[in-house]
Amino acid sequence: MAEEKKSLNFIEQIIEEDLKLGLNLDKLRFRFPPEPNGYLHIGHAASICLNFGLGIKYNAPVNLRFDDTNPTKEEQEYVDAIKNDIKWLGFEWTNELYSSDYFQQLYDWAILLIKKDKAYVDNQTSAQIAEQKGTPTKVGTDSPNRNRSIDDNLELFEKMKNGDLKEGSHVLRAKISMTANNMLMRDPIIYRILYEKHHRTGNDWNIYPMYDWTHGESDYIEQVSHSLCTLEFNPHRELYNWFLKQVYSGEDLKPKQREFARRNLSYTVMSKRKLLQLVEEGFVKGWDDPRMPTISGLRRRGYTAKSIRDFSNTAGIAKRDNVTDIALLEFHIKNELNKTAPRVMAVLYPVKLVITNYPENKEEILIAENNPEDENSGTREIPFSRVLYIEKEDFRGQANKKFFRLKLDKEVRLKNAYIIKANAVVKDENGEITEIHCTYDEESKSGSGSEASKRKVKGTIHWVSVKHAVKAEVRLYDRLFTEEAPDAHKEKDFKEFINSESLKVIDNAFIEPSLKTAQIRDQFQFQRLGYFNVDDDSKKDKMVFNRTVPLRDSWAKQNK
RNA sequence: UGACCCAUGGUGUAACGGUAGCACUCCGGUUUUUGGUAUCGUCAGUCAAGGUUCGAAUCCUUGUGGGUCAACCA
Repeated sequence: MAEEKKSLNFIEQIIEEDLKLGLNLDKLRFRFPPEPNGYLHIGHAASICLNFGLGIKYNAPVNLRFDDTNPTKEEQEYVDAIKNDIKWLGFEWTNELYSSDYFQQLYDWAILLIKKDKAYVDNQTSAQIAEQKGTPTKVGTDSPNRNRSIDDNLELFEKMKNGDLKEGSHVLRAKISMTANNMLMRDPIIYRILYEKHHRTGNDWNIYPMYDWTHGESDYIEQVSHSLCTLEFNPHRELYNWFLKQVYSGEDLKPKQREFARRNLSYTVMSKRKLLQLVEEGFVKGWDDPRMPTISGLRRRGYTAKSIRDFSNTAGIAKRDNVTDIALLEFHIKNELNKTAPRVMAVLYPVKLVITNYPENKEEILIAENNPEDENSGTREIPFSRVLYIEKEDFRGQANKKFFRLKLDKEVRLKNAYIIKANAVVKDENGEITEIHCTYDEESKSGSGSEASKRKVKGTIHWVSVKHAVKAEVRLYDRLFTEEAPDAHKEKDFKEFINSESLKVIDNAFIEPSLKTAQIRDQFQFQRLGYFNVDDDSKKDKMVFNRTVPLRDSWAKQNK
């Protein structure tokens, strides 16, 4: 009964340490803080799994807080999509909150800051302010407005708020130090004037708080114990703490910001800006294009919430930059679907197979297992007849003995049906094979228990009956980029590495008739081919399937 | 020529001063009415150099490499 000691990631270690140091377990509180300006992607999923996972582990509240302080970019559409994605991933937030809920409090605190002589109104141009900011290696210089009187600052800030001043003409800045090593500490902007309608507060405000001022204070208001964000916010921590210090009551909990490395995936990009470009410039069909690493794209592609959670959990949380092999994500979806997806037969690149010794008008119903990995999955019926489609690449006139599929004068089993032997081919004027003629062993029917049915033949291939098959469209997806880290090249634009063959559409595939009743999003294993689901575009009279992920193919590998 | 962060097999992560482990990938064997699954196995790692210590992936120093920071974005 050896107790398995699960290793903790560094965030959990920090929490355990805080607990040991006296933090009450019931003070633990987390939040997921998306900006509603785009769709969630697999990288966000890592953060969602982290935060909500901690909530579950410690039985602590986790808020969903929309960081909505920039009305020029944020929209209700994104709010809705984000909520939908989080729910779909299987998580529940304690409270649905918005930074904009705190605009009044943030404003009041800003006045407090001014009164403490820790903030001032600057009416220089943004170019001037940028100029004075210096560079990482050169200190900045003070604004001429830095020593404006408190009364004047109060009055000007009031005017900013009331809409008496022109957009972009004035900002409120924290008075910290223009010589700080950390550029963020060089009198950062706290408020700017923006005459823009906000998706929640409408036209109530003419000024909007900046991220740094908003985020930490929102954490404080919500009493978030551990505010987790990605590595690039590490330099912000100093400012986060500075702002907090200005409003901290001295009694309640002071939130703690910690940073972890965002999760990157090979052969794709993960920045919202770049994903937006792919959408807007038409490289993909939308945010939910099955090639996109967005939650909605993966969902449409056929990835399950569990597979994404499993991926996030096994990939882990750490502080170093990473490019995680997309094979790990693929492993988790295959691993799940192997146990849950019903097996069916579909032929993607059909060629006719005629069983010459099978009676012309005979039809029979064969029984097939739905899923050998799930004994409760039952069986289904498949019609069989004289003329079938098989996969083109499952036949070769001649081939060496490593080729286990159908070849002339050799035998192969038709999955769930009979053993056949190929005898001849019919070719068209171009030498293309149009028909393969074969004979079947009547005694070899699958599951019949006969001696012949137990014969071992090396190959088994899938098929559909021409007369009964249903024509369908099948979309085969490949990685969106040809480069492992498309945005890691400083000299080149990431779009130069777009894979021109990331989508292959087959519009005359044939599927077995049992699939007629399949609903949108239903998932299947097309035997020997891969996992597929029914796409949103699917119609009753024209079904559309997405290939989620192919099956491992050691034959293809061998042939490389 | 700054500050801060980071460095463990091909990839992602553990080991918290005491046997470098797990997963994915790759490669090979067995089983198989899916060249799938399952199962067994192989290959493969502490960035470098010093130092502290009985003992260093772990602590210290220096170096090297990578990342972040100069939006009225988050």
